[in-house]
Amino acid sequence: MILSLDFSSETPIYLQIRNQVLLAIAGGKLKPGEKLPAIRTLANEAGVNMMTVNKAYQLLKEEGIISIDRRSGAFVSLSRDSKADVLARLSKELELIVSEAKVKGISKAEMRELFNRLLEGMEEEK
Amino acid sequence: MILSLDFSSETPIYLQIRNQVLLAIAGGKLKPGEKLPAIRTLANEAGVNMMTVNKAYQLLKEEGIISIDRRSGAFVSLSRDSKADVLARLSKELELIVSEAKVKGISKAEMRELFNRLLEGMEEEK
DNA sequence: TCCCCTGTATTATGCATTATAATACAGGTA
DNA sequence: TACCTGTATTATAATGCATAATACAGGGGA
Repeated sequence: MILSLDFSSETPIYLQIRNQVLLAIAGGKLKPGEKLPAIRTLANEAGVNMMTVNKAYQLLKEEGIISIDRRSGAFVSLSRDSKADVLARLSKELELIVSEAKVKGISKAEMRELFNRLLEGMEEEK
Repeated sequence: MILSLDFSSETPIYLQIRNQVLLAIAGGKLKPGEKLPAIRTLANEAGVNMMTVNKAYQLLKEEGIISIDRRSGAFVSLSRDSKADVLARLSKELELIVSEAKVKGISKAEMRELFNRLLEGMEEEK
């Protein structure tokens, strides 16, 4: 697992880690059931504190994206919650992005193109 | 201007204010050139500190969404920056949302439908 | 002129979050 | 036994968020 962290970013380190794990899973680089690095290992590789990685893992666990076995470590384990809840949450985030796009003069066509391009990175669940 | 703030939200108050102003503009409730409430007025109405509203206005100003006249106050003033920069920024935010959708089992069709519904709230710029 | 309206600035306080360091512990595995 | 997991604790430090109480600069209107 290779992390690229920006220590001068306004995004907290633990969130950057969480985001990159999420992207790796969505991109198919990490598959369900696959093991994540041990928190000490990842912390050493990334040059951050053990507890910072731990915080990222705890967040992913709360989000139902990984499970943690106290003996063997963390692994990808997707629990799907209520579709309505997920859609409601994503809708609020999307609404802000769409609003930013509008006030910045991005057209509907441009937004649709961008969105479709990103969607294509989503292989359907089988 | 009516604000609905959630003081127990993890989203900072100044950000909630910024978001609601943005949504009001994108939704056509606040038009370019239109005056925003004075920071003291809005602070009193919302029951928050003057400097919290000021922080939200400063952020909106940095983002090129409003202008502030030290004499007469703040008003909507959209400066459009480089389209490439805006798209790059929005793309990163969208990427995370799309990833979350995927791992949570939302289909492409469902995402497209949600996105299109939100896009319809965008009247084209004339 | 005087008062009121703007945004802005300053100083102090309090609390939560983020991140680190250095250990220590529980418990399964080889 | 030695080593690997995650977890917990305590301390420290920097930063972010929010409030309070003033104070200031400066334009506008009565």
